Amino acid sequence: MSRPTPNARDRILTAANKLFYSEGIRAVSLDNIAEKAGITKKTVYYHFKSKDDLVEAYLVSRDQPNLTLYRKWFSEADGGLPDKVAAIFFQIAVSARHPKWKGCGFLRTAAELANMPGHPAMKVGAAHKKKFETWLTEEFQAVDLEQPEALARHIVLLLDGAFSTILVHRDADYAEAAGNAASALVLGAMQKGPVAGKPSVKSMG
Amino acid sequence: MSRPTPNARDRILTAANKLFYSEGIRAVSLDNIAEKAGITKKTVYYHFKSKDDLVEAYLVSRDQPNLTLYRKWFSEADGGLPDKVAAIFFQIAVSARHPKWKGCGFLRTAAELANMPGHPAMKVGAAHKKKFETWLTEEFQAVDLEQPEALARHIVLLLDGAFSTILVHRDADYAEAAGNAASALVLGAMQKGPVAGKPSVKSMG
DNA sequence: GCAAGTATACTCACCAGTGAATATACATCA
DNA sequence: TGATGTATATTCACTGGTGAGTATACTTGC
Repeated sequence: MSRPTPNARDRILTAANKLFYSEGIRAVSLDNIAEKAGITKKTVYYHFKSKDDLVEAYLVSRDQPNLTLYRKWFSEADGGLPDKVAAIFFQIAVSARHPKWKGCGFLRTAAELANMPGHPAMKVGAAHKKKFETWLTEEFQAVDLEQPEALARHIVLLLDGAFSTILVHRDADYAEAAGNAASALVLGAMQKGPVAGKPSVKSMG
Repeated sequence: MSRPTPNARDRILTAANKLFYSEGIRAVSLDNIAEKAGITKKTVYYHFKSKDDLVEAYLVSRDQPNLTLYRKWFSEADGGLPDKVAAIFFQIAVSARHPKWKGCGFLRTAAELANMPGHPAMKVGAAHKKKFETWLTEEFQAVDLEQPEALARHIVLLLDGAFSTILVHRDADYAEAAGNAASALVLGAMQKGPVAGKPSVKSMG
């Protein structure tokens, strides 16, 4: 009911996405965003009640697209479970080699707003990361791995570690190292805990 | 020769440390720092040529202390190599439960300054992380593990992943999960690649 | 005419950095 | 020994600019 407005709100969000991601939260003003969106700051305040509100909307807008991408990389990868997990890391390496890549927007926002734990954007970020972890857990449960939660958590740690170290060193090779570690951990879990009957293949693209 | 000045410079650096770490880089002004140090902003500019310069000095001042701490945690831990590596993670979990803990200052600064890859502080951060990785590599080489560089990199990824995820979720348990993953990887490397004669123990407290 | 949406023009606070002056310490020379 | 010079260290008061957020008025479709 009553689309809030077709055009301006989307343009604001698009501009916010680009600027917040590429420059950071506090480095970007609403004047910058309004200018990039081709409208006035007052219009931004018509659609979003504050900058914090817009920051939250920025992360909300990235939540599903990012998760969808991870799932796609996983499900379209060839090979067994370790390869599918590794595929996520290898695709991140590919992304990270683009010059405009600046790490994970959720992680960077969390780092920048670390002094405001109650900030709405922090909650969105935590929920996003939790969804990813839960999805991985379910994938591991689906093939009857032992301790799927622990394994999923290890993968998550490697993934966020990859985001961070790539950003620090500007070296996408860290993602491949993380992918290797991840597939080793998955393989280890499969050797002791999995269906144990079937060799490895279960899901295929 | 000619100590630059005993008191003021140190007070500035101490104030910068606390404020930059707890609030973030762009969230803190030189007015804030000057006030906390009990001096005038102009005095800050006498000792540091710009805010960027002070940010760099902030990270430089954390470099050795942090590395020393990691080495201490490692060397003072009981048990074999996997336990010593895990000890670093467990100590981070302890630190992270302090209310003032706000993640890794190097990582958070890198995240905030991701749009300025040439910033001097970014170089300091990258060098710091590289030193840690190199040290770990040397520890693994010292006990003749195979592929010590790859293993060290995996540990680094887990460590920085722990810093990031703990900050996002405000849950220090992630450090323990990372420690478990790390010791599993070390153990795996020891089983296939180490001295291979001796069972496992080589370094002991 | 009215309500949603947009714009102009503004407030007030803050920020990085500076100009000019001052205080302190230690030289050097008469 | 005292006068003068010079580098170090510090302050007060300021500038030009930007930031978040707002008061008010215009526009346009229903």
